[in-house]
Amino acid sequence: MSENDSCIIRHLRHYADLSDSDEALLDSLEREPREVERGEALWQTDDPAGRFCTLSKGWAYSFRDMEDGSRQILEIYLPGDIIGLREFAFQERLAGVMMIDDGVVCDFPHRRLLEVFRESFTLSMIFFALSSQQQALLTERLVNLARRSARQKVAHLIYEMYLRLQRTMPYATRRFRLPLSQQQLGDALGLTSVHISRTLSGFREDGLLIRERQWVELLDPDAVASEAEFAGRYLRDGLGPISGE
Amino acid sequence: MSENDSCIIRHLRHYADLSDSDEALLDSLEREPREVERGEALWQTDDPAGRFCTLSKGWAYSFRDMEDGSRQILEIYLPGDIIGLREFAFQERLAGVMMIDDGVVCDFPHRRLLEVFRESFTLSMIFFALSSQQQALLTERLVNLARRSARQKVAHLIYEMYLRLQRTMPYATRRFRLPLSQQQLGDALGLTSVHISRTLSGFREDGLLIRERQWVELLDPDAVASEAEFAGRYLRDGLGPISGE
DNA sequence: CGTGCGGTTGAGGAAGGTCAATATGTGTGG
DNA sequence: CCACACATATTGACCTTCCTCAACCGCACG
Repeated sequence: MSENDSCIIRHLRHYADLSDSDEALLDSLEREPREVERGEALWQTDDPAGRFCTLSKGWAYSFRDMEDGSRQILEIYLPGDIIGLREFAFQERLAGVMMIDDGVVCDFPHRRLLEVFRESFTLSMIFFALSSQQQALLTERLVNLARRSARQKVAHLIYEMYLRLQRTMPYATRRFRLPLSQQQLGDALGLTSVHISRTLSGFREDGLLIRERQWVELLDPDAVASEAEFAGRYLRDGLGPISGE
Repeated sequence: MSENDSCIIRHLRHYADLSDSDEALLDSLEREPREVERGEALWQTDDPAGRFCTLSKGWAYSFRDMEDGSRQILEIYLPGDIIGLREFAFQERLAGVMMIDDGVVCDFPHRRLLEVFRESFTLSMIFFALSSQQQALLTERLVNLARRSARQKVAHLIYEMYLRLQRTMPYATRRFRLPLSQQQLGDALGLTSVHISRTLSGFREDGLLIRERQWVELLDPDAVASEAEFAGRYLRDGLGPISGE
């Protein structure tokens, strides 16, 4: 309602109408904001898992380190995202989470989510919907990693970030900040940083996009989308059942 | 309680104690069992999505067909699994689902899940936990596809199926039926059927496992697990929050 | 003004794909 | 019980994509 609504309330409001008590419940999830620094780990694999985290400022990613020393980035989180839903059913973290930028997070224990389930039918559904949406994101990532060429992988990741940023930022432009190193892009896509470099050079030569420092400029967004065979269904969260009630 | 409990009740009961009314609710999800044939599609990508499906008999898989004609298998479902949780937040199917064997499924509309949310706190949590578990499965699959060699991918899939079967079947043995063709194994792992064939031959030569027809025999399960760098955390669903309440 | 991290470029190599020919079944109808 | 058709698996030769290793550049920061 007011200007200073929390990030998560703004985020969830577009799924369904929230009652005042719903908003109060959500507000209680963000009681203790905590500043975190770029490069700081929120937790590591195998840490005990008993809390979630809302990301109210900054970027983060979850990852798994492999035996051979390589790292797989699983998910990239933007402000408004809830981190750690994955581990609700587990005792230990299945992946680490690291801040990409300086930011602000709010922890809340699993117990608090149970209260939400107990007290708000609407929020129960929204959280369930969020979880199923994260499944959809993971699914798309899986397809991207398993079936596409390096060019397609890179184009897909960049275009997905472009769309996701448009949802949260009012008027995102074709030029946006993507604070991931080429090493990190490689870690997310199962490619080496060397190959990321070559691929980005290729895109520049082909007039598709320009990558400079931490910035991306899409010269031809449609061409990027088609290069990636991008099908954005998985980002269009209809949430029919709730609005349809 | 009784012998003829539905598959899903048996499946969910090991997450938490279910009250009689919980069981009645669950029972209502399996009101209309339907026989389906091997090779039959439960639905296709882009079909309207408004229902879930419990698989009470047979195997199934979800998949995405790519523009180049290849197919990515996303998830393999065993009896007791719920199919379609992924699309709760969406209007359309994000993936098709196909029966591997003849089997029996029970459809129920999203609406019915909302009733569950409204009426049972315990079941709300269990369903949320199921969703987060499916996320964990997907995550593991993603890591498998992005970071591992062909040998590791195949070993990992086979070992995962071995463990998952042990959970449902009372005493699964080292020899079990895996009703997937080499083509389908390839579709699941992002490999060609040709390479699956070579990889399986390699395993046989190395004395790790024997694949014959639809059967797998693990000659040395530990060696298979270690070849796959298998870390089974993601299958050990502690579900602390619920039992801890 | 070094020092170090992130990015670029080149040469050579390995994992897995493609294409195609050849088994090996498996099921069906005669 | 056999014959044929069709799906599934095996094997070989060759090719493409991406990796590895290594040198080098350049900007940022102390």
